Amino acid sequence: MAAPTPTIPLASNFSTLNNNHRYFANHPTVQLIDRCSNAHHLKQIHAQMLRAGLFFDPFSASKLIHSSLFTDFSSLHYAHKVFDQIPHPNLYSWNLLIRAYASSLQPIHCISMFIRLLHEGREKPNKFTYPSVIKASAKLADLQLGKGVHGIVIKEGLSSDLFVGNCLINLYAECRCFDMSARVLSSMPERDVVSWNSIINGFAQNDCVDEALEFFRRMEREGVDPNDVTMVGVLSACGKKLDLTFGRWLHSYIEKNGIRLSLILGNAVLDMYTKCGSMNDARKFFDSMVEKDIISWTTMLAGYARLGDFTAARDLFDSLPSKDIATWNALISAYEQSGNPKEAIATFNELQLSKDAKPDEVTLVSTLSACSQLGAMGLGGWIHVYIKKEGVRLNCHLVTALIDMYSKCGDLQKALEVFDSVDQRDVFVWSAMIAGLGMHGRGKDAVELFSKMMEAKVKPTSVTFTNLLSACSHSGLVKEAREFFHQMEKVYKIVPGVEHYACMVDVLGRAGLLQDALELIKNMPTTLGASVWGALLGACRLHKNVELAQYACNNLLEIEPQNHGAYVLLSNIYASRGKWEMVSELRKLMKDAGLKKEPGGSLVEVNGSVHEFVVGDSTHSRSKEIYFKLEEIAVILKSVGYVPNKSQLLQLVEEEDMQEKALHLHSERLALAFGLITLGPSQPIRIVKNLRVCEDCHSVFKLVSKLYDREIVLRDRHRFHHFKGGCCSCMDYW
DNA sequence: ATAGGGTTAG
Repeated sequence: MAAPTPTIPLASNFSTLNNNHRYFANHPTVQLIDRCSNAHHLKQIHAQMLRAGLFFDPFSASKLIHSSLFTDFSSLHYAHKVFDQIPHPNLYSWNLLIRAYASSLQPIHCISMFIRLLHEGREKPNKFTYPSVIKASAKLADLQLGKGVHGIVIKEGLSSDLFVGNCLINLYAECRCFDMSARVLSSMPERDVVSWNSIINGFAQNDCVDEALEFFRRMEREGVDPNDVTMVGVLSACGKKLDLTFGRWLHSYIEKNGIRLSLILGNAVLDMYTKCGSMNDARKFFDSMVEKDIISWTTMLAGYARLGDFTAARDLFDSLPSKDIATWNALISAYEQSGNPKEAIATFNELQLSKDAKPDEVTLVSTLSACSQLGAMGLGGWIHVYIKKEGVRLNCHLVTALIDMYSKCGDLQKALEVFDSVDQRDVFVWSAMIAGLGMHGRGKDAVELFSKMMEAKVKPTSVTFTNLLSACSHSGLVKEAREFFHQMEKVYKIVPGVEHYACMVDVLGRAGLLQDALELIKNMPTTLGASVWGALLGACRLHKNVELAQYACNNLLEIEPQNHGAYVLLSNIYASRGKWEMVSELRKLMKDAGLKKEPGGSLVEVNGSVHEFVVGDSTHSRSKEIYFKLEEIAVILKSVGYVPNKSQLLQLVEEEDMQEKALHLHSERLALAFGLITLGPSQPIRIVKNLRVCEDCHSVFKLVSKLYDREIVLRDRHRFHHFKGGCCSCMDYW
């Protein structure tokens, strides 16, 4: 027997037919909604409801919205289309859609639906609406918006709602207005475990570790029992504090109090142990975990990699049956951050080949940073193209990484183009650009950019000042540096750290104001850092001041007895004054102390692959041609009257009998020769050297740039040198 | 007449 077909009333009567509610809810089509198991089925019901005019009943329509949003075959897009077909959606339907958008990837749509509700809705938003709207504001980190919503909530008398309050705590934490979070918490008439979790996690995620732990203690004092979510936040804070003792205490606290060990909490315990550096504890716990997921494995992998145990990390990585992008990122970024950029790039290439996962922002940032370290502009530029081609959103992290990559690969112009092309610039973006200008000797421009940054109302950090002062030092801007150094504490409330003092010593020292530099060090309130003495020693080398150099070196070695750089610098200073007997004495001291000079090495990128050379290298496959080229250069240079400057010979030579040949065996010369024979005449030769360039190589590079009509960009440990037409951008001041 | 919040790896 067929079900009776209801008569369809006219739309105009509908809103008044309140007593007919039940009739439509009992409509067989509406009852089918809950038994729906796939999207196709739902679509059929949708069609039937349209045909039967059931959309005119807001309640029936809301059932359809609910099913299209909160089932395992849900689709926001579809639900929104359904919603737009409802003539008069009820508040429940509005709230469902607003909630779904709040937890979606586009929280902005939540806000626009909320605004539509304010204009078109027949009912006012209620206590179910606001938590979602606040959550969306939090996700957008839009404080203005959040405060506006908070205002409405107060006006509507909904601020005492527990859920609203919890969301507000989270909102203010997300916007880093921690005092507001705390104020909301204390003003709430009732608090539950979620309220405490919100504030603890808010602090923990925003690196306010001590505050997070403080609220954990307060929560206990108020007699609220923490749950697994609480412990995740507290463990995360503990991991950031690197406090293993406290971490172990937390672990036993969880066991003693019978807190449910969810997979997430298990992973958090694991993460805490790896962050606190105890792979033994981590391993023991890992082996005891009954349930593990890819996060557990990746956490272990990252733990080994961070401690530099790449064998263990790699073994674990290779044993994983499936890897997602985060797993790859753990390995790539660990390589990159521990000074193994070549391995980072190799892993990135492996990822490309494996097609396991698609690189995301984190992958690209890490790989770009590896390119910066190596000066591998080929790959760096390729990643930039990749970003454009794939439409990867340029966030500030990526922009910073791109600017840094182009700057450190020697293409300042491209770095500036990236900087100019974006409109969102955070303090990292500005600071990276200032650093870029600085290392290329454009100190005046760096200073100018800093004023623009001030106009843009971006608050500088201590890193901004390090970059700025270092820019001044490369360009000899003594007056400006002094000014900034004073301003940073007075105006910007940033106490100068050792690195700022080191920059200032560098600025003064280079300018020949050695006494002022010494004075500054003596008046330093901060605990003595080796870097200030290193900077002074460098200045002494430049100005050939043996006495002060000895003094600086003694102080430096007192702090860092293993600093071989100090020995090398001092020995250079002795050598420049012809004090050869002091040189050999020093070398004996070094040998006794078991110190070996860091070997000089240079990289040059040709057609996307990086070639590495060390002093006197003959391992390269085109070694013969390279030495042939070097001979040619030597002959040409001699013909124009060039005489080698041997004063810094000992900087790079260990064996006395190699001194004769040593000068043109310097790694940067090998790289230069290789560049000359492999790169086209219009391509600049980009070389990255791990130590500072010596005076003799510097003169040779200048001459080669003129005689061979080549542009050479050399990045040494300290800065960039652009050689062109016989001159260098550093104006021989480095 | 249907409802909501907080958490982990890089």
